[in-house]
Amino acid sequence: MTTVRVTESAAAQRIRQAAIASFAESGYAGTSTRQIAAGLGMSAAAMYPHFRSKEELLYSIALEGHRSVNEAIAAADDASASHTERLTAVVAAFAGWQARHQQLAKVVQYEMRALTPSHFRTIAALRRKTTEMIATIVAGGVEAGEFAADDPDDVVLAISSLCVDVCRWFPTRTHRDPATVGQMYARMALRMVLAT
Amino acid sequence: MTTVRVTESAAAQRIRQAAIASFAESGYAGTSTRQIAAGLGMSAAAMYPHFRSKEELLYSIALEGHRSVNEAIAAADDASASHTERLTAVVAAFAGWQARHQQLAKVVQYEMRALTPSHFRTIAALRRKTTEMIATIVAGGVEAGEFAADDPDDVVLAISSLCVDVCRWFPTRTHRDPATVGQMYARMALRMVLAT
DNA sequence: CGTGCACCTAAGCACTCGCTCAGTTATAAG
DNA sequence: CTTATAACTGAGCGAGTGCTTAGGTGCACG
Repeated sequence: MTTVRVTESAAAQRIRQAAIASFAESGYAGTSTRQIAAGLGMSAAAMYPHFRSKEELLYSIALEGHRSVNEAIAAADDASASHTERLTAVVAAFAGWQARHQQLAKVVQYEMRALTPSHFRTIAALRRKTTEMIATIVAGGVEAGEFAADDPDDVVLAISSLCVDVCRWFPTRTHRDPATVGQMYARMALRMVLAT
Repeated sequence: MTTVRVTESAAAQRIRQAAIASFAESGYAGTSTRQIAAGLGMSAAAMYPHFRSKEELLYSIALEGHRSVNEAIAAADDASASHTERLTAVVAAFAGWQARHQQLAKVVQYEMRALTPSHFRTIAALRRKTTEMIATIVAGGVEAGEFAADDPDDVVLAISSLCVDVCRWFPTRTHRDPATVGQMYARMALRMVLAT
């Protein structure tokens, strides 16, 4: 099993940042270790003191990304607020994160198939938590009569799907601000949950 | 010599079908020509009489996919119907297609970066037409007062994004029928366009 | 100063990549 | 039969892959 170092060296973070940019642009399989290193003016062998393999580099990116998005959502959620306010805040945080960290999000959404089965399972568990946070709020709102949707599971799927897909198209000429995208998506989520 | 070939050879279609499956599972860069051939019991060299390169094979898949989805949408659209009915039919067709052709859709949505710039431009033009069909219906519905949304561009983006993302998660345990997914997405589209 | 150490590079290994090519096989027409 | 044509194979080329290794370099600390 892998032991996670408490403090990561600055070099490791630079390598990971360069890998995120390359993986987002060309995909994991389409990026060579030499390409990542070239972007940093280093030799390809320079990453191996910091990451045991290319796959572990991807896994490290996946862990950071999923932890980051879950933290962003948890931080935006105020359990004492109304369900409408909670859904608004959480969806805005989720969609906003996908826009703000577009490259990281792309890697996290589209490159996970390159992980080992063991690593993939760990990541899949983290991802399930994200959807569950939205599902909890929607279910609570429906139960309280604050939301009208008679298909809460479908709405949760649609909202999650919408937010995740932001990283695919962001930015466009008319949508360049992550916070604005977040608000727009919160609006869409409310419409889906308030209508029948 | 007197017979003009109107259809592609059966071998070419078999190769393309195997490539779609492989590209969908492992990505374009993550799939070798030898893997594609192995799935057909052929040698890797067997594809070159039919496709000039691996990239042309991808381009052929992209052309077929985009033509197919545009045809499916156009066939579902009845210009004499109400805007509500048109949006319902078109969104159901779009989302349904993504589910029904999940592997092809995945390739078409996520592997286009591997195309040459020239091929990519051709494909991008086809894709724009898809969004425009939805945009036309939404704009018409708003103008006619049939839809209430005061942010039609945002709604069109959200609806397109929703439909495209179907190929990423489909199928799930609870959503296995493409037609049902289409209906569910049509419902979501209507909610987004009817509320303010 | 010298020692240890973290970090790095150049070289290279074993392997796979997309693709080519000479030659074989199957089919159909003359 | 011969001939033409297309599809296909096995071998293999040059380039690139992830990764290893031996050795060098600069820096903190005694």
